[in-house]
Amino acid sequence: MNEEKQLRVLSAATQVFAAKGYHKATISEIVAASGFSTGLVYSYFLNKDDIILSIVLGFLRKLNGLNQSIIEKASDPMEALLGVLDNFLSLCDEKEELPLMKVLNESLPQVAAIDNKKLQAKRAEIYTENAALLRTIDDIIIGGQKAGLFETAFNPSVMRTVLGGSIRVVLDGLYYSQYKNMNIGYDIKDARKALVGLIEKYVRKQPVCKLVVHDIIV
Amino acid sequence: MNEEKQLRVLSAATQVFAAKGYHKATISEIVAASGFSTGLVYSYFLNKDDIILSIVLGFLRKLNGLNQSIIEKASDPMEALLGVLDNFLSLCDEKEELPLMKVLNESLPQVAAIDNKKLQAKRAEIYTENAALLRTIDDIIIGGQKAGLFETAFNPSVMRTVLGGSIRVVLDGLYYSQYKNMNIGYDIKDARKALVGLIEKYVRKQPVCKLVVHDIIV
Amino acid sequence: MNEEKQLRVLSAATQVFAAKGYHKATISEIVAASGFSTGLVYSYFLNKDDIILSIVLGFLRKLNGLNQSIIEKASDPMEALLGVLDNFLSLCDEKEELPLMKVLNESLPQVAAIDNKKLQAKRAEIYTENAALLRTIDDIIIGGQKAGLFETAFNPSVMRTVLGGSIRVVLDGLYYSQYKNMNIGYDIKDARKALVGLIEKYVRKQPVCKLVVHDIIV
Amino acid sequence: MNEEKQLRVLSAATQVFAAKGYHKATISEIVAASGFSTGLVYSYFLNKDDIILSIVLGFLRKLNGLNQSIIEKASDPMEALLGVLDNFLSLCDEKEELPLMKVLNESLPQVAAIDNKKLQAKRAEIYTENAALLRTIDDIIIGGQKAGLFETAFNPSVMRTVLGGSIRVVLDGLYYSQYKNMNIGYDIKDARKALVGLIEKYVRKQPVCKLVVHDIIV
DNA sequence: CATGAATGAGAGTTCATTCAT
DNA sequence: AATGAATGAACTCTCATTCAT
Repeated sequence: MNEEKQLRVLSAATQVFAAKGYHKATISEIVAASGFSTGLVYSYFLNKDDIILSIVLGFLRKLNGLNQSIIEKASDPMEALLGVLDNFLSLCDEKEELPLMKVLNESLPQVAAIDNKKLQAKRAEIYTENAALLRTIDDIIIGGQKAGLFETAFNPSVMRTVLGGSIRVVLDGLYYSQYKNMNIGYDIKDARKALVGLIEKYVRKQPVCKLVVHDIIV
Repeated sequence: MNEEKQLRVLSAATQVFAAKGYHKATISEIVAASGFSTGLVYSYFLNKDDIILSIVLGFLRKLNGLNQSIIEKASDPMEALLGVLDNFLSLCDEKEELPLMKVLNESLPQVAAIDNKKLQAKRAEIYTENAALLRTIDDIIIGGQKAGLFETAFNPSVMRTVLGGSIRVVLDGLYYSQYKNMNIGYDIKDARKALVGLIEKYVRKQPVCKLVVHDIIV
Repeated sequence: MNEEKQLRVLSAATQVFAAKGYHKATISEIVAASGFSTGLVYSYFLNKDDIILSIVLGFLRKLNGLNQSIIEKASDPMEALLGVLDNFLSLCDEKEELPLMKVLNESLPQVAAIDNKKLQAKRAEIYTENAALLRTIDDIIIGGQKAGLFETAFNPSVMRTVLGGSIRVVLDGLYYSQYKNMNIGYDIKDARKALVGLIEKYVRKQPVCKLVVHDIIV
Repeated sequence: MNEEKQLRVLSAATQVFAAKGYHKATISEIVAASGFSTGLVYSYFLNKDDIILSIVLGFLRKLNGLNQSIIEKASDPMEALLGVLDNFLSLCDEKEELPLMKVLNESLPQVAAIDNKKLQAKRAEIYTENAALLRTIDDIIIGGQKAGLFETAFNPSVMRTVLGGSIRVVLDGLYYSQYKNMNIGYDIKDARKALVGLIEKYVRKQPVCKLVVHDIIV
């Protein structure tokens, strides 16, 4: 078991899965992209499902790891949430990881359908990591609401969905921009500004402004 | 060509695609769900790709049609944007259409990979409709910005992506809630409230409050 | 489900399995021998294991059916045993069935290794039929022993093994003679004579002769 | 070329082949069972076929060697035949050799299919040894017939087949009893008694008993 | 118009065999 | 001499698609 080669296979597979989608991607293509042989790929992974699970699991672990260290440093919910956002955005720095996000988006809904007994443990780990990722954001949001810093008018689950979903789709766009040469009308800087703005304006509780209008009249 | 039967096939296919994903869904399952025979399904559609393209195209046309009439009635950008949101949310009323949204989310990225010559025309129509859908929102946002009603600090493409993406992922959650009995932590009412809030707080330009508050103190 | 075609596949598979052995035989060869296509073969059978199980089960059922009717007619154990022998030997009349015997010999020991859940029921049926086949012979032998007609000096299980094994290996030789043009040194008539002799001399209790001979001398 | 190691590989392979059958047994399993490495196994044997040929050839040579010395000592055909039987039965004493018998039974019919040019010489040797084994028994039987000691009513080839086949299937049962914990209804003692009985009653010419009846009358 | 039996290309996977170390 | 990582040919099986009826 050569871990470096294993990672090379995962990296190649990520590119292929991102470009073609899980089901249209063939083992042959992954093998070709990795530069190894079919047999070697199968010596590292049980089957095609194992490959995608390994990619997803590795990515979720990395995200959770980054979030963990950010949250520990953060002094308040606002800072924590911006830190989580920057963890996601940092994925665009390394060329490798925008495809990872794309694969995650496509694959997570399909993880449930994997019923190979030997992969159940890995599948369960993914659920655990994914639940941890969501809970991280939920906890920050609920903490912010309790501290009177975050908007309390909205259901925190929807807020997390809106925030997480926005990040995902914006990064998805950047994938197409970087890897498919599509003109999406924005770049990484625009993206960051707008997502920080989302937190500032949508998640953060705004001061009451009606009084202001009154003052002006007076 | 019996259009009613064709629609019945598309409806059955939508359910199957939403439940299993495009590639795991088999023609047999669609045929069984439609109640027709394989041959009949193939007399209405060229192949499996044609079916998914037809679903996506029909759905985009429907959305664009709804948006068109809303926009014509709307007196200002704010009203127009809320109208578009409600068009999307109205999809949850008919049991049929939450799966449609799910299929759209999965399929749009894969439309590009369809290279059958006979389907290029349909594919092009999808691009046109999708572009129209995006432009509808873009136009409202840009109009709102020009009118001084909408936030101008953010790139309008990202704003549209954030808004559209939020709607999609929130509806995706509702699909899992309704069709897979998952506990997602919110219902359609929570969803609407939070998405209307997104428009009100994130898209709409807020009056400057900080200075004002300062003035009051003074 | 066209039963005639199913039987044609089984017949083709029997020839291929007999000629090459189960594992060296490929689905392609069976498909080619049957004159059908891969897909059709798989519409009749779950997989390669299902094919061999079906062959074995069908053959065991046929043997048991033949034995059943013989035993009911037989007036004594000797007649019953000769009837069972003739049932086996009748397999040589139809060209089809000598390969069946060959396949049975090779496959029975491997049935235990089939662990596909969907085939467990069929596997269990095979065990039942095989147990019935053995019990048929055991019952005749034990009946004959109790009636004082059969040799009691030997363990009836070994006697059945010797008898059944002799039939099998003799028929195996005839397979090679008929299908592989080998010179085995005997034909079906020699085989029958020797196997009937096996029953007469080995299974049947012989009158005590030694003493008698002694008497004569005296 | 370390002959001891070569034998260790053959011994391991025999166990694996007996337990799984030639085709289901993998080189990996044999390598693991031998305690050596893949490369070393391949330095001793050309390929998988070479291993099975070597096992079969070694076993046939051993049997022929044992038979040779027995026959030289035997004073009459009866004694010779019983000696050959005991050679086979002695295989049960060493734990090693019951599996050898099982492998021989499975493999001999498949030797013909081996077409690797480099193995033709070994294959030919197997044929020679097997022919010698059969001729040994044939010669004893024909000798016994000529000497008026053995039954002449039956074709000697069938007699040899019945005798050899009985020994093989009875030993096969003992393999399952010893290695697979199956209840076969007899043990080695029952087996020997019944097989000696087979020679005594089936192969040996019985004294004419009709006279006896006459004597009694007298 | 309607059927579904039949097709076969192409996918995932295994494992005997090789060869650089 | 000894290793085991690496190879890729060949297998089983699936399922979109066709077409005789």
